[in-house]
Amino acid sequence: MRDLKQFYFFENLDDEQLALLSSFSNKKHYEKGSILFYEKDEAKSLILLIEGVLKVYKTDQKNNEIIMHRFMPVSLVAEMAVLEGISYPASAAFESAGVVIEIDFERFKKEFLHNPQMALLFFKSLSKKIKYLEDVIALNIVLDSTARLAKYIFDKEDALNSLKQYQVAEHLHMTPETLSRTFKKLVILELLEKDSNGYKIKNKEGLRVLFE
Amino acid sequence: MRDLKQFYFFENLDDEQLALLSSFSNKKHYEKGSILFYEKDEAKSLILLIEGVLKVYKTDQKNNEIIMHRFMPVSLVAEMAVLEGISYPASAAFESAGVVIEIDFERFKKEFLHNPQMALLFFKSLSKKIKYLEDVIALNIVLDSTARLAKYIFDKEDALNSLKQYQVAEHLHMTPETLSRTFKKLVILELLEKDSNGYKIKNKEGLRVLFE
DNA sequence: CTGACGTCTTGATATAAATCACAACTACTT
DNA sequence: AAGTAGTTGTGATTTATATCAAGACGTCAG
Repeated sequence: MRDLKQFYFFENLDDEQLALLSSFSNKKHYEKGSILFYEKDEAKSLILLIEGVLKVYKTDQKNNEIIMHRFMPVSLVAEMAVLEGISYPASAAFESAGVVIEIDFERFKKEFLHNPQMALLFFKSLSKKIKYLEDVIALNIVLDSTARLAKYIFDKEDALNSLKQYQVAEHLHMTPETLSRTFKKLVILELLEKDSNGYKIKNKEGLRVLFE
Repeated sequence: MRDLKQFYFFENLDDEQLALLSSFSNKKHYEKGSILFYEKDEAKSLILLIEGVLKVYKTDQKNNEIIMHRFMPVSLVAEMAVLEGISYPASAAFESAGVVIEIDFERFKKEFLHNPQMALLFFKSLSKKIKYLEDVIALNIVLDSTARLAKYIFDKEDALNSLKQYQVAEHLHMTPETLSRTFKKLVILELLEKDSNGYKIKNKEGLRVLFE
C-alpha cells in the first residue's frame, strides 16, 4: 500500500513492514457530509486522512457546531486519543468526499511498538517532520520574499524548473507577481540567468548570502 | 532535573522516570567558542541544548566554515546521527556561552525505548510538538496581526497578562508597537477592555470571528 | 495561420506592518 | 520623593508585498 508510504510517519518502513502494516489497515471511502466518528466513541484506530477535508467539531447546548480542527491530507487524525487510550473528545465529519486508512492500534502496538528497532524508525520519522516544520517556519516567518526564493533555489537547484511558477509562488507563500519580480531581481544581481527553458543558477554562493 | 522536563520530548515523564534519566545525563557548561563535537566523532549521546547558541558547521577545502544549522535553546541537537548510530556529519561550536545536557544513548535505549509504554510517551510528546508547529505555521503565515492576536487571546484567556507585551509581540512575530496598536484596535471594537492590571476579554465570540 | 486560453511580466496603486523618534507610564533604587 | 531604567503608547514615515489592471508570450486546436 503506497498510500501508507506517502505519510512521513511510515516513510522509513521497508516493503515487508509495509505489507504487515497493510494487513491490519483498512482503506475506506466516505461521502461528503458523512461522519467518521462521534464524540465519546472509543478510539481504537489510528486514522490517516488520505483525501478530502475533515472537520473535527463539538456541538454545544444550542446545537451549534464548534469546529475544533480542520484536517487536510495527508494527516494523522486524533492520534492523541488513540495513544492515550481514551475516547474521542469530539466528532469528525467530512466536508468533502474523502478517503481514510484506519490502522488497528492494538495490532500496531503489538507489531511495531514492541520492537525497539521499529520505535527508533518512528522517532526518526517524527524527528524529521519536526525539522521540516521548523524549516518551514524559519523560511516563511523570518525571511523576506527574496531570501525565501534564494533559499528555495539553493536547496533544490536541479528541480528548479519542474514546477510552474505559480506553484512555486504558492509554496513560498507569495503571489506570482511578486515571484516574477523577485526572479528578475536575482537575474539583475547576476545570481541567476534566464534561458529558453527557464532559470539557471549563475552564482550559488551569492544566493546563499541572501538568506544567511 | 527540571532542565530535562522543559524539553517537550520529556514532558510526559513522571518524577521517577526523570530521576532515572538524570542518572545517566550530564549537564555541561561551555564557554563561547568552545567545541561541542567534531565531525567524525562517534555520536553516542543525545544532546539537549539548554542555553546559548550553537552552530553546526563543516569546513571546506579552503578552511571556510559553512554553517549548516544554528540551534537555539531548547533543542535536541544532531539526534539523527545518534538514532542512526553513525558519527557526527559536522562539527558543532558555541557562538555564546552555553549549557547542554548529554544523555547516554545506550542507557537511554535500554531504559526507555525497550519499554513500549515509554515509547508511547515519546510519541505523544513528538506528536504534540508537531501539532504545535503546525499551529505556529497556520497562525503566522495565514493570519494578519489582528487575527494572530485575537487567536492568541482566545486560546490563552487566563494567561493573558502573564507575559510582558514585548514578549507576546515576539511570540506573535510582530513588533511591540504593532502589538500595542492592535490591542487598542480590539478595545475599540469592544472585544477587549483594559483595566488597571491589563486587558480582559469582553466578547469572546467576537474575537473568534477575527481568525476563523 | 489564427484565435483562444493559460501563464508570465510589468506598471500603478493600496495596505499592513516595520521602523524611527519620542512622549508617557511604571516600577525600582537610593 | 526624585531619578533612572525599563516598558508601553503615539505619530510620522518608509518599506515590502498584495492587489488591481493590462499587456506579452507560448502553445495548442481547428
